[in-house]
Amino acid sequence: MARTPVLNVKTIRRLKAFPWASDRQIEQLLDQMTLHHIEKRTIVFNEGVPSDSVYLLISGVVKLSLPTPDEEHVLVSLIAPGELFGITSLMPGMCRAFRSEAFSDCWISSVRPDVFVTTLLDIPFAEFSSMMEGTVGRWFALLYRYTRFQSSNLHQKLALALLELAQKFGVQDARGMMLTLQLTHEDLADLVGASRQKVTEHMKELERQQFLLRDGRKLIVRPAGMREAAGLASEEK
Amino acid sequence: MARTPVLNVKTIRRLKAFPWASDRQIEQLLDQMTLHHIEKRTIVFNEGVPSDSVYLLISGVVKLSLPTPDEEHVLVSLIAPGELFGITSLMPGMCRAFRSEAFSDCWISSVRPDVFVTTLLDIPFAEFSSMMEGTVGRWFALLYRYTRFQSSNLHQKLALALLELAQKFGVQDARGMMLTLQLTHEDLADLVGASRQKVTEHMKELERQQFLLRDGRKLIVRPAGMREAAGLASEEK
DNA sequence: GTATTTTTGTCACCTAGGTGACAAAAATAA
DNA sequence: TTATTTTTGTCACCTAGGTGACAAAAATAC
Repeated sequence: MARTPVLNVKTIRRLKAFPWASDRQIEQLLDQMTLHHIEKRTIVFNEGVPSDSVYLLISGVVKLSLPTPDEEHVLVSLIAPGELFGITSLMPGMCRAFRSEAFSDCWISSVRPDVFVTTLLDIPFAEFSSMMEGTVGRWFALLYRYTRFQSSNLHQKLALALLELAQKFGVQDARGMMLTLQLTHEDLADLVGASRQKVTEHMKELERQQFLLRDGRKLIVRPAGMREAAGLASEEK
Repeated sequence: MARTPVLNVKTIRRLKAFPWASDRQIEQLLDQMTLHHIEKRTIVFNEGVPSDSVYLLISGVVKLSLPTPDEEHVLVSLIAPGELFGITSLMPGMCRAFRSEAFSDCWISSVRPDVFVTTLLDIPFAEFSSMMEGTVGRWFALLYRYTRFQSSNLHQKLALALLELAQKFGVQDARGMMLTLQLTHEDLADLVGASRQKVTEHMKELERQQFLLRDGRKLIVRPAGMREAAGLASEEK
């Protein structure tokens, strides 16, 4: 069972890994990849650490998850053989967003992201990764938000959403970040997937807690307090 | 207010749009982009249609949403000036996953994806888009799943998760797709963000409905029925 | 200005799903 | 084999949040 798998163009094709790549490119790439046997339950990488490799799952199942403060964790996705993972390494300076661990015994092949890109694409890594960041970086952030949502209650979701809005649409103000956006409670409800009435209640509550102020029609978010309400404590971004 | 904005390198820099691009590249790109004024509530593109443009929001707010069968809709994200959107067009043959509409009056600049890529990156569009699909395509699918989850109940989430698992880890069987994966109800519960007990209940229910069969320890998913249970009816993928 | 529509605030009530507890059944270890 | 651990099944009960209804307040139209 733990017999080292043979990696050649044929096996890569069978895995449907890089269907667009030429045989030559795959051969070149294989030369630069290193194969690892990972035992069930072993962590491949932890969330928050710098991303320095891209991985290709050869056999087994890898689990991607997001640990939450209170010892819980959200299972984000299960990865099947032939899938590439650890792609935060394709964006400049980005740390791993999720934890990945072997869900069963696995064979995994890894490669440095710059080697991966230059082998398959004939442009400098920096160019590709900036482009990636500029185009899909935000989508990735969105995915991250959704996974976080999974383990939050309405109050936290609302706080999280307001923080994001403040970041995107806020202007600095003596009292905090003022939203340059006219949002009804209905809009907010859609955004967090809740009912309008409950949003109204929780908005009141956030105001009572002084995490949210109002200047006429404008909302002012106090990032520090709002973080607390979102259950982020002293995290970044 | 509806005065046509001036688009030059300076304004692009102010919007922090393509921070990595050179002035020359930006100039070239601007030459090929067309500016549109979009009135509040107007749809920029609908979900499901072929993706033939990338958009840059110049001013205003754009809303991304996912309409659900029962006249509801999930608000996926609000887009701020300087953000690029409509990036499904950067992946080959992909249709728009979400609907986008002007949340306020907007100025939007659009460009053909191939022009966008070749101007900024000096490689053929096809190469870049295959690479994108191979690396971030699945992450995009994941985002799509999470947004769908938002408007589903546990029964539907479970069905959706089982369908995805069948697709990733299933092998064809006379009776349906047999999962080559040993999952406990606990794992499933993590995957859909629910409690183990309720997952047990709903699994029973799916078996009763004959959408899910069991051959000893192995699960067999019947895609047609499972689709129905997931509330997908006759949709693709 | 007044009339009309949209948005907010606040009820009381209801339901999906969380929680704890425990027994039966299966899997695994010894 | 028997002992032990993991997984499943099924309770009864509880809570977060959905729903409908309606009035006050704001915004907008006329």
